Amino acid sequence: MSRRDREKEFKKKYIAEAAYRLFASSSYEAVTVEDIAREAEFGKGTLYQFFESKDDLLAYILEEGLDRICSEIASECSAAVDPREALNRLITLQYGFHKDFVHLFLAFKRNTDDLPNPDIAARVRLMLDRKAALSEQVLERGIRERVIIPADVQKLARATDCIVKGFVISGVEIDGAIDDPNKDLELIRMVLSNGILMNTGGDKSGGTADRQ
Amino acid sequence: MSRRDREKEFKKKYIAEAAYRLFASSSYEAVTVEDIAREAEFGKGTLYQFFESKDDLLAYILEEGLDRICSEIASECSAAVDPREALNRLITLQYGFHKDFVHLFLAFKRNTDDLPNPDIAARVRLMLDRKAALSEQVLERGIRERVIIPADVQKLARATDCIVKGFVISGVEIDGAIDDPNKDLELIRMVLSNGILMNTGGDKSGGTADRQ
Amino acid sequence: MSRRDREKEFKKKYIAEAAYRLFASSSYEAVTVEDIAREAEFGKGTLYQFFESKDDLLAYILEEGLDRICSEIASECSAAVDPREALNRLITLQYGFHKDFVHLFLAFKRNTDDLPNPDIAARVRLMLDRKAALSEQVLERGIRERVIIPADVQKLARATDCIVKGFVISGVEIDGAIDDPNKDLELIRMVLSNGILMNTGGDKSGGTADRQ
Amino acid sequence: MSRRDREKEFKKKYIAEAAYRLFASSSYEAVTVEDIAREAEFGKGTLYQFFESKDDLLAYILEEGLDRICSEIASECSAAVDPREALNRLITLQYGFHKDFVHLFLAFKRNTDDLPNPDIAARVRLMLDRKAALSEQVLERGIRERVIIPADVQKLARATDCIVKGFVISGVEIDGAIDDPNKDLELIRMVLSNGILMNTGGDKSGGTADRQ
DNA sequence: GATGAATGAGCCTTCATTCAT
DNA sequence: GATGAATGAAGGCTCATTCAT
Repeated sequence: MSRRDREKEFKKKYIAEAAYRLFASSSYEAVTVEDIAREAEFGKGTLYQFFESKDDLLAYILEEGLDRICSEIASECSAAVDPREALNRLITLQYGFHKDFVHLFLAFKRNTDDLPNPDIAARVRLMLDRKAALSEQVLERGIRERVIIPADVQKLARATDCIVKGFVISGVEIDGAIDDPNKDLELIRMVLSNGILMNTGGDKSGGTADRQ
Repeated sequence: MSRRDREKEFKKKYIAEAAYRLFASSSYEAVTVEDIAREAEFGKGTLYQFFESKDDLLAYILEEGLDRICSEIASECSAAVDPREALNRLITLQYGFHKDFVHLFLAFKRNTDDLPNPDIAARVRLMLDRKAALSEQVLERGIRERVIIPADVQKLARATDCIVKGFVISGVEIDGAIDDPNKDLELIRMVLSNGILMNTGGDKSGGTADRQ
Repeated sequence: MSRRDREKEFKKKYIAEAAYRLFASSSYEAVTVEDIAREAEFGKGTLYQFFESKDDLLAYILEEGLDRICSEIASECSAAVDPREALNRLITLQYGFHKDFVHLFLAFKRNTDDLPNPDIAARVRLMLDRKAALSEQVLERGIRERVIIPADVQKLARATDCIVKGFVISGVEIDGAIDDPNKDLELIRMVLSNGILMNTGGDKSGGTADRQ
Repeated sequence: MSRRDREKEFKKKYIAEAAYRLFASSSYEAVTVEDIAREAEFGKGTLYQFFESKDDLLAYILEEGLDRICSEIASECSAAVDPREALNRLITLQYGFHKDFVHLFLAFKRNTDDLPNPDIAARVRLMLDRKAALSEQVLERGIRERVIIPADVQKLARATDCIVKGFVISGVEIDGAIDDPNKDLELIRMVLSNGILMNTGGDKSGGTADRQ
C-alpha cells in the first residue's frame, strides 16, 4: 500500500470518526454533511472524494464499528478462561456496541430500504454475519463445556443479541430515562443466567425450543 | 358527542390509519404529508384541520396504538386463568405492538428530541407509563401465584418489554430477514420461562438481581 | 329598501366593523378570513355572500371610512365660525382618519396594484376625490376670508393631506415610538400656521409656489 | 479583507440590488424568493448563503439604503455654503430616499412586528437614529445661522422628515397618480420656507411650539 | 487533491375561496 | 341563508451533491 493510499485511508477514517462523534449526539438526518465536514476540518466537497454519498459514509462507519467489535469479541472472549466469563464479556461488548450503533443501523435501514445502491448494504450485511458467527463461537464453547443449554447456537446467538439490543433501544426510545448501563447489564445477566445457562439441579427442559 | 364531532373523529382516525399504513412500509421521513393525503383520499390542506403538524399526526397514531394495546393487555391478560398464560399473552401482545410501532416511536424521538412542542410528547409518555403499569400488574399476579420469581416488578416489566422489543428491532434492522413471529415468540418464551418463571426444583437464586 | 336588504346591509356593516377591529391591531395580511368570520360571529363562507373577496371587504371598509370622514368634514368644518378653526378641525379629522386607515390603504394598493378587479379600486378612488373636494372647500373658504395664502387650492389641499399623513405614517413606521397625537397635531399646526396661513405683517411671498 | 470576502460582499450587494429592483415594482410579499433568485441570476438556495431569510435580506437592503442616504446627507448638506441650500438638499435627498424605501420599511414593520429575530430590527433602528442625528445637524446649523426658527431641533427634524414622507406616501397610495417629484419638492419647500425658515420681517411667533 | 459556492428538488405549512349540505 | 369541510396553489427554506477553480 503506497503512502498515498495510506494517507487516504487515514483521512477516510478521520472523517468517519468525526461523523460518528456527531451522530452520537444527534440523529443521522439531523447531522448535515456540512456539519461533518466542519468537524473533520475538511471542505464539504472533499468528503465526496472519500465517500460516494452520505449513506456510503454511514455504511463505512458501520463496517468499521462491526470490524472493531468483531476483533474485540474474538480477542476478549477467547481470552476468558471461564465460558461464563466469555459470555459475560460478549454481552458487555455487545451492549456497548449496540448503544453506539443502533441508531445508525436503523438510519441505514431507513435510507437503504427502498432506495438505490445495490451493494453498499451487502457489505454491511456481510460483517453482521461475521459478528454473528463470532457470537456463536462463544456460545458453542459454553455448550461444549456444559455451561449453556444445548440448544441451537444460532438461536441462542440471536436471542442474546436481541435481548441486549432491546435494552439498549429501550434506554433510548422516548426519554432514555437515564438508564444505567450497569443495571441493564446486571438485569440482562440475570435473565440470561437463568435462561440459557445450564441449571445444575433443576428442570431446564421447560422450553419448547429445539435443543440439539 | 355531536354527529359533527363523531364524523370528525372518524375522519381523524381514517387519516391516521392511512398514514399508519404508509409508515408501515416506509420510514416516517420518507412518507410525505402529500402521500398521506393521497392515501387518505383527502386534499393536503385538509389534514391540517385534524392535525396541527406531521408530528402531531405521529403522536396521535402513537397514542391510539398505545390505547389499543393497553385495552388488550387489560382484557386478554386478566382473562387468562393461568398466570403463565397471562404472561404469554402479554408477550404476544407486546410483540405485535412493538412490531407495528417501534419505527414510529423512534421517529417520534428523533423529531421531538431537541425541538418544539412541549406537551405533545408528554401525552405519549403518559400512555407509555400506563402500559408499563399494566404489564407490571400481570407480572405481579405471576409473583403472587408463585409462578414468577419474586423480583422487583418494575425491573421484570422492563426486562420483558426490552427483550420483546429487541427481537422486534432485530427482525427489522437490516434486512428484515425472514423473522418468523412465531419462532421469535417461542424463543422469547424459552428465555423467559427459564429466566423469570419460578423454577420448581432447581436453583433459581443465581442472579444478583435484588429480589424482594 | 326591503327588510331583507336592510338586514343584509346591517350584517355587511357588522362584518366590516369586525374586520376593521382586527386590522387595527394586525396587518391586513396577518388577519385571515377565518379570523374575521370568528370576530363577526359568522361562518367563513357567509362572508362571501356579502363580499366577493377579502379585497372587496377591504374596499368596503375603506369606502365606509371615507364616507364617514367626508360627513364629518362636511359637518364639523362648516360649523366652525372661524376659518382657522375650520382648518384646525380638518386637520384633526384627517389625522384620526389616516391613523386608522393608512395601513389599509396601503394594503389595498398592494393587492390591487398588479392584480385583477377593474372597478373595485375605482369606487375607492371616487370617494378619495370626494374627500379631496371637501378639503378644498375648507381651504377655499380660508382663502376667501384672507386667512390662508391665495395659492392653488388643490395644491394646498394636497399639502395639508400629505403633511398629516406623513406624521401618521411616521408614528407607525418602525416602532411607533409612542407618538402622542396631540404633540403631532400641535407640530402640524405650527408648520401650517406659518406655512399656509396668511402672515399678517411679514413677507409671505418667499415661496415659489404658483399663487393665483 | 480577503478576495473571498470581497467577492462575497459583492454578490451580496448584487442580490440585494436585484431584490430592490423587484421590490420597486411590486410589494414585498408579492416578490418571491425565487423571483429574486432569478433576477439575481442565482439559484434559490444560493441566496440563503448570503441571507438568513427573506426578512434578513430586507433588513440588509434597508441598512444599505440608510447608509447611503446618511453619507449623502453628510457630504452634500455640509458642502452647501448657504444653510437654506443645505436644507434644500436635505429635503431632496430625503424625498428620494423615502420614495425608494417607504414600502420596504412598512413591509419590514409588518414582518418584524410581532415576530421573531430580536436584533435584525435593532440594527435598522440604529441606522434610523443616525439619519435623524444628521438631519438635526443640518437644522441646527440653520438655527445657528438665523435662517431657521429657533425651535427644538428634534421636533423640526421630525417635522421635516414626516412632511417629506407624507408627500411620498401620498404619491404612492392608491394610484401613484402623476406625482411629479419636482412639483412635490416645490410644494414642500413652499410649506417649509414659510414654516420653519426665519421670516425676516413678519410675525413668526404664531405657533405654540416650544421654541428655545 | 481540496474547496465551498451553487444548485434545485422537495419538504411542510398556510389560507383565500368554493360548494355540498 | 348559513356553514365549515375541503382544497391546492404557492411560499419560504434545507441540504445532499456537483463542479469550476
